Amino acid sequence: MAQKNLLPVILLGLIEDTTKTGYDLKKDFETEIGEFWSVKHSQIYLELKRLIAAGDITSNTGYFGNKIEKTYYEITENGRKRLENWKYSYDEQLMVNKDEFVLKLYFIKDKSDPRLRELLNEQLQLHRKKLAHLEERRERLFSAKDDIEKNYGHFLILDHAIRRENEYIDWINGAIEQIVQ
Amino acid sequence: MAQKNLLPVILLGLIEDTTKTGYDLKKDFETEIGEFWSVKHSQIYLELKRLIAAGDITSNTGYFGNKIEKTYYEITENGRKRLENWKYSYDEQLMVNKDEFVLKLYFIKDKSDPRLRELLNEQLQLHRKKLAHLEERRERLFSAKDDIEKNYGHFLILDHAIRRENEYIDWINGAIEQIVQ
DNA sequence: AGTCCCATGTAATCCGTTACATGATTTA
DNA sequence: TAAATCATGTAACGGATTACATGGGACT
Repeated sequence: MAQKNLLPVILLGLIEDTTKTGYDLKKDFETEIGEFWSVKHSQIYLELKRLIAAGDITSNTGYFGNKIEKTYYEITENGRKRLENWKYSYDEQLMVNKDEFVLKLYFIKDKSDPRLRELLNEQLQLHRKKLAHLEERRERLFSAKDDIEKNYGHFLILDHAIRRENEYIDWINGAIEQIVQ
Repeated sequence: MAQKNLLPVILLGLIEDTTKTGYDLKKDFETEIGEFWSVKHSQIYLELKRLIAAGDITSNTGYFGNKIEKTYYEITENGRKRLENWKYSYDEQLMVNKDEFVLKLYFIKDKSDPRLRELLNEQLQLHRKKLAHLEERRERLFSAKDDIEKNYGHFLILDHAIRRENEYIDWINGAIEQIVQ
């Protein structure tokens, strides 16, 4: 495999409890899980076909209530095994998380360049915006303790995303301060 | 372009001040910059050829002191322009940083499963190890204030990496505590 | 003598993005 | 009635990994 192919298990994880359409899966990547993984819909449909071929899911096409034709995908026993296998597998290597802005910073040696401050400010805005968005979601989804218990995994990754953004913001603020001097 | 191709500008950035061999560049990815980008040597050599074709670098093959044949790459004016152009370009979208472990967590719903604690502990060890490694490097490279001034960008990304690892560790510790209860 | 590092490449494969494509339904 | 969203795909291209390949130097 060219890149470590996680999409199949992610898709299996997303339909573990309820059958979903390809479009539903696409939506999942736009909200919750999108914080930690991204894909285009074109790839989702391709992967679903591969999962069928592998016997990890089954499909069911038809009209369900509304008038639009949909295809629902359901996990098989085979698929459950594959998912479970991945869930509790160890991988002793951390992934590199690629960050274009950090790279830019690394190559900008002239601290006094006014464009550097602009770049830092722009990035600060972006991360503040993201943080606000994440906090809004936490508020909406996990205001009650009960909700946290019910969806602990989801809560954890949201919490992590928020902490990460806070770290990023603190870091940039520190950099801006040091530059000003 | 299929994926946002940053490798060319990264390579240009790495040879901006000093000529380097493909192997030198490979080494750069194993140390400093490897925290925020990764590539295989096979891709480096391919990209260097493309950069030559584009007129962004020139190459110089021969024996330099030792008896091993090396090829040194040097940035051209064209390459400098391209690099400078990228450095101060804005991109108003943050990259998703993919994290396999976070995904796993998201899909593990049973908080009482002993394997979950094992996974968390394993991850904790990994990040502690990485943190120790990063701190050791900061100690080695930036113990004097002068060093920070001279390589501010490098210092910043190291600092960021360390903060990020600390965040990760705190987060996992929090999760473990909540699970124990 | 063998292992590790230096040093450079090619080939096959596949993941992931972009672009192309279509048609129905809902909402302003 | 126009725009946005729902819903599902195919095709082209290129970026990234893995595997294959070679040869010399340094160190134990």
